[in-house]
Amino acid sequence: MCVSTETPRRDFIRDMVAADQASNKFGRPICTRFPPEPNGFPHIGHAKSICLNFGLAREFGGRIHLRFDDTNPFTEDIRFVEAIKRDIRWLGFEWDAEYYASDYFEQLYDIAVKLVEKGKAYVDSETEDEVREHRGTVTTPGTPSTYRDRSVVENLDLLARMKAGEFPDGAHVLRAKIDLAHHNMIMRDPILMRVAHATHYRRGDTWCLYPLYDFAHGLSDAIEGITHSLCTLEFKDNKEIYDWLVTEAGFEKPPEQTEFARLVLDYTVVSKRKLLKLVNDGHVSGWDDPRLHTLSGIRRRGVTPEAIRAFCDSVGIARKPARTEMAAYEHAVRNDLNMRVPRVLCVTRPLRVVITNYPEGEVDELDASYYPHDVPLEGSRKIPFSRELYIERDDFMEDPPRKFFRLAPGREVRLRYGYFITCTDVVKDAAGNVVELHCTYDPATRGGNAPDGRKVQGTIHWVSAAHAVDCELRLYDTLFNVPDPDGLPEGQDFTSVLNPNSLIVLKGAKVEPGVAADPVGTRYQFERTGYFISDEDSRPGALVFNRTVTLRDSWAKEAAKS
RNA sequence: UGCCCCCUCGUCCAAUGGCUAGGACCCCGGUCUUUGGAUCCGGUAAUGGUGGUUCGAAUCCACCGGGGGCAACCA
Repeated sequence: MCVSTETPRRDFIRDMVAADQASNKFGRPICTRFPPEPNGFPHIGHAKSICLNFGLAREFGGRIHLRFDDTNPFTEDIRFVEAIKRDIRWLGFEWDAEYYASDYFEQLYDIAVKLVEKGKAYVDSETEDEVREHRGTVTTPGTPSTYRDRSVVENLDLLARMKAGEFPDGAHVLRAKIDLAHHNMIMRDPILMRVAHATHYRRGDTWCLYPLYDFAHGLSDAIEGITHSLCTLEFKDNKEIYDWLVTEAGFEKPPEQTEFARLVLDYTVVSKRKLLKLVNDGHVSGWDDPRLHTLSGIRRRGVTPEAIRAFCDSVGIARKPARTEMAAYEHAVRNDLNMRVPRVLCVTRPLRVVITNYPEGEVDELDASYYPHDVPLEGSRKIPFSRELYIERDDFMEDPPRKFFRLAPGREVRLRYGYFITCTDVVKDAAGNVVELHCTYDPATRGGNAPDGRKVQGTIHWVSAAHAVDCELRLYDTLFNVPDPDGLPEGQDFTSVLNPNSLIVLKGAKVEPGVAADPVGTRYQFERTGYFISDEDSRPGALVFNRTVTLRDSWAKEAAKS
């Protein structure tokens, strides 16, 4: 359906991979990996990494591994691995192999033994606080633990008993023996393994010696034969321990870690802690709330995977930490939807119109194309026209400003796919509110053209009152009212900048009857209003639509000027 | 405060010591239009600063300034 060729733009990583392939640096096809920890739902930031890693493998004829970095039994859950797999597939990618760091625990243990034997690692029995204290600070060197010079035999014995479960959590840890005065804090004898008597979602209670990130990550890459290990900027300092470990473990042609800037989208938060708070405190309806930029939220909002891929590509890959404007995201969404979804008519805030010269009880079936002339898709339907209609309240003004092209007393406009109508009377209630319009129609303009060649300035959307279906519209806006909810001044909570209008529910909207038969998840453009998707909350006779994104609205800009 | 990374239009990304610093988004005009949509045409707008190397610097070097990361038995 989407006709884009999807040729990603070049970037420094693609250049590097191309060069490595040309020089046959690894002696085999390239291999990348996507290594999520299954402790939360994937979000737009993950999408960038997924597009990069899976895209690279696809473009260079290599392999891509999905590896769950499940080394922390306290936070991980099978439901997250399922969500991650589902969302990767939704994005349009498939992995060549599926791995779990938790399957490498034995191999990692063997490497640990090897390091101990080489005098490159030792068991430390200091408390957590002591370890931290003895690490020093960024300006002062650390001091060696009193256990640092334990014999190899003792270390081996302790390590085996750690694995055997003889010690409680925290009694001992395995540390690399490097340099307590190292200028890179990460290299100050980093902790490699810890004891944790917790139930791991895959290994149950059968294992209690858990590798930490630095120990598990690079070695897992090396075990799998990854060639290019891509991660975000904050792991820059970890590269040194990564290289140290794969070298000490003796891997030939070890993977090369390269860092790139993570995606930061204005007006959004994606940290697990913040997402959790939004969900738990009821600021959003769940992990798939359409205001969230989790992939499940994005999906429910109506955005397509093609749009997300195009967006990620448009953002590019670079080393510069950067923020991306919401406008760039919305552009990608509209650009994709424009070319693929049918147009239908929906009146969001109805105003009743009586066509006084149209016979009562009569119904006219008008032809209406699903697509505009410049979208290369075919299809049309009949829409009913009758004496009583609804139009958009905003499409009528009793005393219109300059450049207002819509309906006003005495003015003539075109009803989309229908007739020209002229407003002859304005009916008000006791309070002076406009409650109904009386108009006349010109039978000669059926279909939207006047045989006498006269033009009208405006075309407005409408539905037949007797035929329209009631529906609920959920109009979404940004969840926050500041671009950088993560960058608030000290002490200000991010929930203080929540946008109170991020969700507006319109109950009495009127949509053309044909859509009632469409399945949940059908996308439309409601003409002149925006792109919508029917939500899973829809029930027969109680349709619900989520607004994916508004249309660009140059009238709103014009109106805002005055 | 030590180490590391980064700094090009408002935003995102290019320019790999050599042509007028290019593209996209946004914005502003205009064209076209049965969506104030889309399309098409045009426009505004940038190399953080100072020195240096060089025939030639956004690119290399130095210093200054600014932004970010690192002191979890998280990843």
